[in-house]
Amino acid sequence: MENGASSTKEEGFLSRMALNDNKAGMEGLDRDKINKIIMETSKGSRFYENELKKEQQVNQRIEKMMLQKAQITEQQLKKAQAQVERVALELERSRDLTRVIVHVDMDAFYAAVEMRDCPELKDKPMAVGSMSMLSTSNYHARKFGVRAAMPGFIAKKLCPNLVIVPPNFDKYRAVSDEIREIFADYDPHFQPVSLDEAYLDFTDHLEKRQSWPESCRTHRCRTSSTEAVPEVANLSPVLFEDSPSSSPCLLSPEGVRASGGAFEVFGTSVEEAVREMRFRIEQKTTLTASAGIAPNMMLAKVCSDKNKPNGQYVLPSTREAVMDFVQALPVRKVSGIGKVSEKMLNALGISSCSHLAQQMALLSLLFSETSWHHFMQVSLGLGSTYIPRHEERKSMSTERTFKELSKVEEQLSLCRELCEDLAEDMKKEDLKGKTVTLKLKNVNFEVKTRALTLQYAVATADEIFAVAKDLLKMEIENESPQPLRLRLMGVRISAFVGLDDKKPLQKSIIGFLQPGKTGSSGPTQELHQKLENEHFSTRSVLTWHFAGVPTAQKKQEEVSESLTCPVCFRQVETTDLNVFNRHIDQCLSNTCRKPDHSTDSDSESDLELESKGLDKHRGESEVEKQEAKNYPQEAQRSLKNHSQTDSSISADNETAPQPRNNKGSILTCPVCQLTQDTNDLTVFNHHVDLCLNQEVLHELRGQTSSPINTLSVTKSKATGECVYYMSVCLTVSHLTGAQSLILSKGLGPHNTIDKFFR
DNA sequence: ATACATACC
DNA sequence: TACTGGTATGTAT
Repeated sequence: MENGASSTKEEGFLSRMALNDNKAGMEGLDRDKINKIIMETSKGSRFYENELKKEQQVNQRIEKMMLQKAQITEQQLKKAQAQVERVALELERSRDLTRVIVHVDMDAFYAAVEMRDCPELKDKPMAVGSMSMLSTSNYHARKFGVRAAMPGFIAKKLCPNLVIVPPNFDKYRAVSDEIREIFADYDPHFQPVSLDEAYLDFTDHLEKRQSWPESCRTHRCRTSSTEAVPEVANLSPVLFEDSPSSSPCLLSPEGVRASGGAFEVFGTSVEEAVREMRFRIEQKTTLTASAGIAPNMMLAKVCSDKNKPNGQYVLPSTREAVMDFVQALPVRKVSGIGKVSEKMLNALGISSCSHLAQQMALLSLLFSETSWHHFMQVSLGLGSTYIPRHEERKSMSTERTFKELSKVEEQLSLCRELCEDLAEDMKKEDLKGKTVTLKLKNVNFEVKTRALTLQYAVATADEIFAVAKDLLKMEIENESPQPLRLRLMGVRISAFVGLDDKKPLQKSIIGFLQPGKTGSSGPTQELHQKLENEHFSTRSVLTWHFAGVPTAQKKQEEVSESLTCPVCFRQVETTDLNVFNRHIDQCLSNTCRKPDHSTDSDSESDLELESKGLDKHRGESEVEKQEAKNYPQEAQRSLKNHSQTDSSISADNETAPQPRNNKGSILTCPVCQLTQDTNDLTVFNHHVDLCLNQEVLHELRGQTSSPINTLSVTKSKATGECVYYMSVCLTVSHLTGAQSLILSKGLGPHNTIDKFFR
């Protein structure tokens, strides 16, 4: 189907800018006129230029796809067709029409709340948001083409009388809580999608409902008996002039009893149950909701949009009804198929799901397996029939847009602020994550993300900032001598360690330290057992394993009267844990200073270093050598490849000698990268053991310590005896426990880092 | 693992 | 004047 903006051929690349009118309340308006205004208002802006760029990228993707398509032979297509049919058959077998899934969606939620609470707004076009961005508009405003995700200043051009109300999220959350209470009555395991939207499985409710007496299906109007009925209707926001009132107080005369209270009895069917739920929502909040009823989530979602606002739509649970429904369904209506997918499909002549089915063989050759399987499901009208329990979050982030920010100090302090905010949010959910991602958007709207995964999870603002700051500084250096001209910065944390993982780390260390505790097996055997155990931290297993070898503990296995200190590796002749703990405490307080030389958590001094170090690059001061240590060469190299302006700095960096490795035969620790004042390998080994254990010590102490990241290890030059230790460090983060154990044992001293990586 | 893109509200 | 913020997931390397 044609795509709003692509009406003129010279502007075939403006589809991203054009009005998206496939949502409710946007039918039959003057698209061309609206798009003209949008274009005129946007043209020439940095945003617009970036949109053009992105559009070109999509067009290139499509071109590439078309080229691929042209090379497909009849043979391939035939084979694909067979494959597609096999999959279709299999999917068909899995079809389940026994569930009743409901998708509920509040109508113009934020806008409706504001209208409810401010009668002035009721008959005006209004939107919630700011001059920069709108999050919702009421139906009045939609007639002008004003919609969610449109900047307010453009909306004002489309509709000069538009009233823009700033959002009150606390209020929306409160209303959301109210409607969720009602949802829970129909499905206690309902899945919220956002504040105003949820999926419910009505199946169980309907079964019970069949035997419910009428009294359980009778719901009163919220009006007190002294209030006049019409006032209720006035409170409801007018979504459309011709919006049908769902208030039974007005519609059913038999609902008004002598007592003065109005009520309504609902039947036992699905439609009635959902109508009842919507009725209760409206009574409770004075806001209306729409709902879709279907045999699966994908269809329910489409259905809830069908009779919006304040309506519902049932798709009968028969294969025939589903297939008919899907045939006519435009692909863009399907959740998950957005602007870009739509455009790519359109290029193949696919606009409705019937086309989707017809072209499935082709799609299976042009798209990834996950993609075409999804398309296939959609074309068959299939979707989730059970509502997955709310899954654990996978990431948490915070980002901010601002006026151009180009000063390094300001960028760093903003970064710190973001880290603090993020840490605060993480604390609320008691989260710890291993991957920190920095997001940057420059004034040309170009977005960059830079991530680093640590060997252990972090949670505090300082810990996160220690990483984010380095990522940011790398970008700053990359761009220098030009400054980064930012319009947005964000920090995200992911790769959370589960609650299961947090505690077992400590538990299992204790377990390891108590040889007799878990059966008759000694520490070595127990280690192998732990390797099979998902809950045991791979990282600490390796560390312990490695640490255990040089101290030749095997002889101690039978002697269960002593415990091994994780810090000094000595046998402590006691079985009393209190005594033992005191010993560990002592060791910890003795050793925690030395490795902390490599710590980089002092942000204040970093900030100062920054301003000095940035303007005059490659000075020879101690300070800068210290700083350089924080930029893993591997990372720098890969980052340079991405940067447009190739600065001369990188070459200097790569060829620069490692200052600390040139001092005769003195050994450099691959972990902390400090030279060790010894040639005695036993002493040196002991030091590296300690460094490797930093991670465990970190957990034990619960303190901020230097993030030993994997990349920093690759930085140091692999020479002689260090190799073995380095390979262990690397295996820790790249392999699973069992693999790395074997590898690290099998590695000889002649392996190089590069060889190991390949 | 990282970067970037797409999608949803 | 002015084009979001939070989360998940797909695609590509």
